[in-house]
Amino acid sequence: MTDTKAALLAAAHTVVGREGIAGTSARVVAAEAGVNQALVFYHFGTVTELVATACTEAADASVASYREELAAVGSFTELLAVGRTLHEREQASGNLAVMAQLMAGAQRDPLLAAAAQHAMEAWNREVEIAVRRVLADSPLLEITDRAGLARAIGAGFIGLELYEGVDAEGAQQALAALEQLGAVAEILDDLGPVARRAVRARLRRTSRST
Amino acid sequence: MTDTKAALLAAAHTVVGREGIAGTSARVVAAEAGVNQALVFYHFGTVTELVATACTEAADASVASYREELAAVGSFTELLAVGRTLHEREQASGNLAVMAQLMAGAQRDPLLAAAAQHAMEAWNREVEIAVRRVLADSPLLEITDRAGLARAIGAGFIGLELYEGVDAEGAQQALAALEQLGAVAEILDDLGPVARRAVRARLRRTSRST
DNA sequence: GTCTATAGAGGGATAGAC
DNA sequence: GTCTATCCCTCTATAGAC
Repeated sequence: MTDTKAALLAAAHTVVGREGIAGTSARVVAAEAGVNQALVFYHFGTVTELVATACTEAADASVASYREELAAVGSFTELLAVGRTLHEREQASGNLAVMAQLMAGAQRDPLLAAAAQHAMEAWNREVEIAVRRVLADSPLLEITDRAGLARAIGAGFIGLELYEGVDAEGAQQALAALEQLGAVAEILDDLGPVARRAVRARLRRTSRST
Repeated sequence: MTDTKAALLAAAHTVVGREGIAGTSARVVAAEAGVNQALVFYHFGTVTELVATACTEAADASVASYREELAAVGSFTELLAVGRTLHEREQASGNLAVMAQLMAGAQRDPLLAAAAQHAMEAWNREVEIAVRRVLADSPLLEITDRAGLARAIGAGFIGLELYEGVDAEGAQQALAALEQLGAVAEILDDLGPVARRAVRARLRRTSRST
């Protein structure tokens, strides 16, 4: 990969995160990269193609950097801890803002939609592995769809990131509330045998009736 | 309010939902409304002002239409039921897509940010009332921040809507998984006295240690 | 591979007639 | 209040020199 190509990819990521998908143009990205505007089209054909490539590569790299950490998660408390540091680091790096903007743009651009789906799938795969391990000994295992839960977690992060840009304090409140709820699941697993049996029986009954 | 103003507001809402915030221009909105492009600026000054007004009014009207239904919610099961019909109707009407696009645009436009914050606050107020009633007799009451939970629910809807545009099947899976989890809370409230005491004691211990 | 220059389209916004 | 006409800007994309 040439220096210019790499510079454009990095700049595209920066600009999408900072200016939003609506503010991302060939001129702005090229200026950010310190290269000529025409090189966007020489190397990537279209602006959309550049943005899609940049987002895909960034997401893949980011997911890979969390693979081991997520796979090693063994309890709800650990999952919540990893989730919080993951959220903080992804937010600080701008990856979360980029993902949110990518998904907003994906609503009417098929190429961005494909990139967004790829990125979400990459995250979902790793999160699902962690969720599977965490639920292995939980009474929740029988009624919970792990794939669905992993997707809900991913989508929730996106929503929180957008909310963060609108009301930072409210978003922190929301995150804290979710962590409290996550702790409840941990508690279910740590109950004594009697209470645990009661919960389990109740869960079984309810899931049949649904 | 003149016919033209109303037509422009309705058209702005439609266009933002259909074309996204990046595809919303004075010309497109005016064409959708069947009026002259210059009238956007005569009536609203700027395109952004028109979009912000349209989103604010739509959100206020929508929240108002759910006020009674949400306030009457008495159990988790009821809250989940209202949540599902609310989600379906808001999605069908395009309000959810508009909110998601508004929040994406809000990341770099202060006027849109103000509109988005207003809309989210309006929803949060009503959702929080419902959450408060639902948690009134729950062991979760002591450790749960109701305002934070309401905000998490709102942000979650936004994330799910964006995810829906990228992977409709995955979004449905996520929604179903969340409903399963919601049912767990309901179960906690319906446990027998022994189990309930065990859960309550455990919750109290954990919340102190956090 | 990189540059300049530019075509061609669309967009925000205003002036001025009606 | 509404219309036409227009200015000026930014945008994508390409042609062609180097």
